[in-house]
Amino acid sequence: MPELPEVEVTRRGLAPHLVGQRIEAAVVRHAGLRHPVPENLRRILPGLAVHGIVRRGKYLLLDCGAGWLLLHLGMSGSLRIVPASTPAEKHDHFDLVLASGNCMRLRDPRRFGAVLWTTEPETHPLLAELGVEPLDAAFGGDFLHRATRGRRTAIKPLLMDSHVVVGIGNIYANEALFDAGINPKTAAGRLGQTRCARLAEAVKTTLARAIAAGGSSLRDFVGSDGNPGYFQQQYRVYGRAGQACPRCAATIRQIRQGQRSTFYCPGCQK
DNA sequence: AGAACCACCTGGCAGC
DNA sequence: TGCTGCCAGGTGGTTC
Repeated sequence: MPELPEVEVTRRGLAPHLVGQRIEAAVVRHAGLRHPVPENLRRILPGLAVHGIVRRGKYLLLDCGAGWLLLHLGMSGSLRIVPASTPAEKHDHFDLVLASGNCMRLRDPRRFGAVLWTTEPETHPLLAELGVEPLDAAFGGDFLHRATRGRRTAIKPLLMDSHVVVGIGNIYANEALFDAGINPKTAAGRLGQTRCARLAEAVKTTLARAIAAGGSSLRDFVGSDGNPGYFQQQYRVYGRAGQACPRCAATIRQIRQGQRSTFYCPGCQK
C-alpha cells in the first residue's frame, strides 16, 4: 500500500528502533526483488551503526556511516520491527539484525521492492532523476504551473510522474484531483495559475492528512502480527466507482489512464 | 522530448 | 471445490 504517506509513517515508526543501533547481521532470504539484493550486504553491514533514516519520495535511506541502505517497498512491501528470534514467514525476504535483539524485517509478497547499497545517494541512478518533494515549500502552484507548460499529457499521470514530483501514487493522485475539483483527463498544459495553485495545495493537504492518520496508529507498528501501523483511509473517490460523490452526489466514474484505474466525479471535477 | 506500452511477481476475488 | 481471468498501492525500460 505504500505511497508517500505510508513510507513516511514507516520511517517515523522505524526511527526510534533503528537510530543509534549497531547492526549485528544482514539476512537475505530472497535476493530476487525488483533489483537483485547485493550479496555483499552480509559482509558490509555487520559492525556498522544506523545514524539516521530519511525519506526521498517513496525511498527510505538508512545512514550507516560508511554508506546508505536504500529501501523501496514497491507495491506490497512493509517493514516491521520484530524480535530477531521471530520465525520468518513466506514473504519475509530481508532482515537487518540489531544489537537490541530486534530486527527490521522486510515483507514483500510481490517482490517489487528494493534493498540496495550506495555510498553516493545524490548520484545514485534511482535517486538522481527524482523530482521535487510535494511537502517541500519548493512544490506549489508556481512550480506546478511551470512544470506543466507545454505538456499535453493528462494531469493525473503527470502528477504520478516521479521525475516531476515524487511520492504521489494512484490513490492520492485521485484524491487530490477530487479535492481540487479538477478532471483527471485535463491536459496538464491547459491548467492555469489558479488551478495549479489549488491542485498543489490539495496534494499537500491530502498527503499531510494521510500521514497524520497513519501517525495516530504508530503504536501498532511494532509487533509480530499483521501490518505495521498502516491505516484504513477514508477515500472519497478511490475505489468508489458507481457510488455517490460525497460533494455533489453525482455517480463516481472509473476509467483507465496509462493502465491505472482513475476514479473521479463527473459532476464536480471539471 | 514526450507518450504509450510492457515487464517484473504474488495474492485475492468474482464468476463460472 | 476448484479453475480462470482479472485486478492491485510502483517504476524502469523499450518503442515509436
